Amino acid sequence: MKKKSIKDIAQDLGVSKTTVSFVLNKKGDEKNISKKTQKVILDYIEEVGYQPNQIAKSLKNGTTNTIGYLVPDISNPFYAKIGRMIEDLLWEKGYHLLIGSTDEKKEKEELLLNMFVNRQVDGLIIASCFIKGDVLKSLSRQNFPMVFFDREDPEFLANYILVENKNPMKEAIQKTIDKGAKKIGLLSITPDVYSLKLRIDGYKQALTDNALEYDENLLRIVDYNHIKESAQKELKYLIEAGVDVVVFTNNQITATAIWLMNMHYPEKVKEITFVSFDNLDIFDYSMPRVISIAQPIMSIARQSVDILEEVIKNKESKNTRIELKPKLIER
Amino acid sequence: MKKKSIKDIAQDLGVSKTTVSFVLNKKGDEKNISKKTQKVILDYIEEVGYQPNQIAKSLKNGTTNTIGYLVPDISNPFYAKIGRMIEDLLWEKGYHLLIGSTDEKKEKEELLLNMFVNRQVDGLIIASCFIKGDVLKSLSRQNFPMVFFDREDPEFLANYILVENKNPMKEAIQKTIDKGAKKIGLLSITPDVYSLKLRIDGYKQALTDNALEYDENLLRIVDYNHIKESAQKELKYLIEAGVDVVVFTNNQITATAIWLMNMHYPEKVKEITFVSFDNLDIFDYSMPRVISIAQPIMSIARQSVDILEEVIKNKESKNTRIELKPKLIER
DNA sequence: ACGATTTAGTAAACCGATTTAGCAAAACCG
DNA sequence: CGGTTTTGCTAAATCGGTTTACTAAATCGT
Repeated sequence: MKKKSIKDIAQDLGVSKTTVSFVLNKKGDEKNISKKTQKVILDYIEEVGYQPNQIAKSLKNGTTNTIGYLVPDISNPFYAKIGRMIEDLLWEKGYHLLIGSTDEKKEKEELLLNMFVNRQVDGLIIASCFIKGDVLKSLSRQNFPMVFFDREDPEFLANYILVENKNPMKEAIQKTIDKGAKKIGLLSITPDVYSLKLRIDGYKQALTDNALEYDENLLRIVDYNHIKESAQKELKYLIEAGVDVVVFTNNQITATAIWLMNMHYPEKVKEITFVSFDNLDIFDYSMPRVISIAQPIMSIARQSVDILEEVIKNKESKNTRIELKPKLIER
Repeated sequence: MKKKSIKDIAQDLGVSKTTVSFVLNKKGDEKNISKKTQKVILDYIEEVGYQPNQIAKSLKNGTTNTIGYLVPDISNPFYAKIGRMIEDLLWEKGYHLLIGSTDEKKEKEELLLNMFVNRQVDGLIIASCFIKGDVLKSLSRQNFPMVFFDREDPEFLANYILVENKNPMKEAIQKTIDKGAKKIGLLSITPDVYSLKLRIDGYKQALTDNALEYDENLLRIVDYNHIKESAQKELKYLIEAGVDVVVFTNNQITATAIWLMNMHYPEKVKEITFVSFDNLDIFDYSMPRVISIAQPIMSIARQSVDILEEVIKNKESKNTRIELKPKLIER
């Protein structure tokens, strides 16, 4: 017994497709379908367990009630948690989430974007590694509903939900300097991403504000494709250089470094302080001590959904830029 | 300049939709379209940046190249990581992932399942909280391509990718008993899930094997809807009861308990040992010491995808049941 | 009782692709 | 040169819904 379509139902009951469609969409009264016919149809629907084909609906309506969520890695807790909140917020509005992880690769990002667009998603929520790519440019020109979060390209006008980067990073580092830090290193993944660059700027600013020498050898870049090995090498460099504070530009790299410290330098975990952009629960008790900058995950999700909903409704793009304040967690 | 359809292209070039469609699908030669016409069409396609409407394709073909991934919580690292691997594996085969989090709620699970089916997903990968529900039963009757992982219902025949539960749990606990553990408590979320029940059985078995008394007061159930508060209460109970080992049935509850121990009982973290089904990186260095049972995440993802692909291809369901071996990590 | 309105419903076009069946012109064959 | 085959292309049906335009019968108003 294969699945029934509206046509089958109409035939079985000896009415027209139109009538069935009206009743299914609760337009029975409005369209003058008699109560009796309505009941017959509804009962039969119930009996055979009819389920509408959303694909057909989407084709006709031109809307899929699906949103694309494009991030570097959906299994990174930051993106996973925001994704989960977005899922819940959209669920209430009848939307669902199609996901894609870019691995910070431009090529994959563009393939995924095209895939999303081909599937007629109604909108996109994106943490892009390469905002100025052709596909995004072209979508932007067409006023395709999009909201960018976590990362921006200042030369690309769009809807952004961001978190202040430079100052909070500077202030977090200042706390360690106030407590006597003298030699401060930094570990980051690719600084090509503008938001990460701003965080690094905050680091530099903190140093110069305090008349500490900025030694570019203490700014180490980790290879995203081999995080563990690369971080191990760079962390070793910093420790041997005698730093008392290490700064990280995102949670993933901090978590890796905490693990590395405990595995390879357990005797040093008490002497060194970490500063992390992004927060994780484990920072509450892990060693080394971590001063972290917690991003307002819930707000990011909520604002992204709100703005996206707005641009989907009013086809005009407004290029809203919202900058949220992160929270400094000392410890 | 709105998006062009095949019809527009055909009109613009003065050929038929059929011809355009053939060329787009690389059937030009086979269908005797002259090289010249093919080139004209391909060039024009390129020029206007034509993108096919997947929704229309799907409606006609009856296949969406989309798989539904249904889990209790996509932001739980276990499901997030498996999801990510599945995403990558499916990506190579041209499939994409639609996600849904059930929050262990039967009602939400069934709404999501219907949503997935309505959207005509080609298959489902599911960690279900309620396998015997009506929707799954009905899908199973229709031979809908599905693979279940992480959780099973022994009375429900289906494709399962599982991990052995009882014995590994028993053996992990045995290690602590060998080292002198006397009073062993357990913390779990809902034991209605059969796999969790098996883990709990392993716990009971370990006790009886060693002639330790099984005290059901030491088996504490945490409310999934208020994990932190509830875990705090139950953990407190166990600690005050004087346990020297606490066993957990999944990573989420272990992570919560580690945090609670460090926050509320820092003086006890050295005296107590944790046993956790599921592993997390932090267990490598966190206190209390954790003996964990690491699930073979990569294999789970790979097998799920392989089996699903198979059942999608051969519409017959085979009800394969694969049980993988987890790995004990002592520390 | 007769025209106007309301009730109850339907046929057909449409969304954007794929695919079957078929047609006209050109090329081939003996 | 007449018949067959090949080449090059197209009209129309289809997937499963929604929606517009329309009709026939019943009811209403006077």
